[in-house]
Amino acid sequence: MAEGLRERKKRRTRQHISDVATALFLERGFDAVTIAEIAEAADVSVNTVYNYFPAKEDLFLDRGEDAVDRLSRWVRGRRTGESAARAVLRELHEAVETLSPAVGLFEGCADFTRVVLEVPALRSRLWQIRQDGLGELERTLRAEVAAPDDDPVPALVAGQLDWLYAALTDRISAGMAEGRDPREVSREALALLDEMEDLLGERVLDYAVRLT
Amino acid sequence: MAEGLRERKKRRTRQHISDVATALFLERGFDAVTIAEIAEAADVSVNTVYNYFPAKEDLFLDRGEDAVDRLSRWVRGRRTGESAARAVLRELHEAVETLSPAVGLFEGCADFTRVVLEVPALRSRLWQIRQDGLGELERTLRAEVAAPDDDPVPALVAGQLDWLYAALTDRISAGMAEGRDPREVSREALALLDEMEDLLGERVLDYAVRLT
DNA sequence: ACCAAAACTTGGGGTCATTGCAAATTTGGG
DNA sequence: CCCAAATTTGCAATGACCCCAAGTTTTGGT
Repeated sequence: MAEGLRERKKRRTRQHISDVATALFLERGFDAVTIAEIAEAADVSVNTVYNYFPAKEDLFLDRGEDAVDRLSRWVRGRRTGESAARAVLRELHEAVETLSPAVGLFEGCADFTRVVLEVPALRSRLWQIRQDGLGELERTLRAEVAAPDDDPVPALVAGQLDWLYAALTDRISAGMAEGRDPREVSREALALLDEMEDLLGERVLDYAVRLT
Repeated sequence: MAEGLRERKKRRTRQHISDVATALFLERGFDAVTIAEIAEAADVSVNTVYNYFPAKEDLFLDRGEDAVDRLSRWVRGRRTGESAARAVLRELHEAVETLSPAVGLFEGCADFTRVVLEVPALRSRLWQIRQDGLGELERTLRAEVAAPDDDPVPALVAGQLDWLYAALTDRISAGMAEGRDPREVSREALALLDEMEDLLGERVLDYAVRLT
C-alpha cells in the first residue's frame, strides 16, 4: 500500500499533461498555446492542469528541479584534497566533454532553448531556479566549512561557483540556439572553461578543500 | 519648440501615475492594488496607464533605467592607470560610504525592497534590468579593449563585475529589509567589499587598464 | 485667431491566466 | 457492495493586457 494505484495514476497524469504541453509549446511557441488547449489535448479539465502545475511556466520547465541542487551535489561530492571550485570545474569539464544534457548539450535542446529565450516568463522562471540553487549552494558551503552565520565568504564563493555554471550554460545555450553542432559547441565551451578557471581568484579556487 | 507643451505634459502625467502607483503599492502591497485603482487614483483611464507603462511592474520599477548602464559608466569613467574592476570597486566604495541611493542605502528603501522581494514579478523585472546592464557592460568592455567578437574574456569579466555589484546590493537590500540602520549596513557592506576584492582573480583586477 | 493633421485619451469589448467553490466522480479499504 | 477521502470538473470571477474606433488636445501653418 506504500505505492497505491492512486499515486501511480497521478504521476502518469502529471507526466502526460507535461508532455502534451511541451510538445505544443515546441511546435507553436509558448504564448500561442493556451492552457485550455493543453487541457483539451491532454483530455483533462483546465482545473486539473492547475491541480498539478502552479503556473503555465511550470508546464515547460518541469525538469528544472534537479538542476537546483546540482552544484551542491557536486560540492558535497568533491574528492579528498579537492576544493569546491575545483570539483565544480572538474564536473563541468566532464559534463561538457560527454555532451551531458546537464549543461544543455544535446540535439533538440536548441528548440527548447529558443522558446525559453524568447519568453520573458520562462527566462524568469529559470532565473528563479538558479537563485534557489544559489541559496542551496551557500548553505552547503557554510555547512562544509562550518562557517559562522555572519561569515560572508560562503555566500561570495557560492556566487562565484554559480557564476561558473551560469556563464558556461549561457554560452552553450547561445551556441545551441544558433543551431551549431553540439560537438563544436562543446569544444568552444571547454576553451571557455579554461578561461574561467584562469580568471578565478586563488582564494576561490582553494576554498573548502576536503580534508578527510 | 524643442520642448513643447506636449512633452512637458506627458512627462508630468507619467510621473504622476508612477508616483500614485508607487504610493499605493508601498501602502497596500503590489498584488493588492489593481491597475484600475491606480488609474482612478491618478485620474486617468486604464488605457492611459498602459500607454505609459508596458506592464504593471514598470509602475513600481520606474527608476531602474539608469541602473542599466551604471557599471558601463563607471568603467568608461575609470582613471588613467586604473583597471575596470578597480574603478568599479572604487565607485562602489564611495557609493557605500556616502550612503548613495545607487546601492540602496537610504531610509525608506526598506519598504521598497520588501515589496520587491515578496513579489516574483518584481524580482524578475529587476533581474531583467540587471541582465540588460550586463550586456551593456560586455559591449563596453569589448569596445574599450578593442577585443575581437569571438574573444570570450570581455563577457567573463563583465560577469565578474556584475557579480560584484549584485552581491553587494543584494546584501545591502537584505540588511535594509531587516530594518537596520543604514550606517550600520554601510559598515558591513564595506567589509564585504574588501572581502570581494580579495576574492577576485588578478586577471580580473587588472583587466582593461586605461593607458592614456 | 482658425484649421487640418498628428498625438493623446478614453470607453468598450475581447482573450487568457489564475483562483475559489461546490457538485460529481473515482479509488482504497472494509 | 458501501463509505470516506482524494480527484476531477464545471461554473463564475477577477484582473492583466490588447485592439479598435471615437473623442480631445496640441502643433504647425495660415
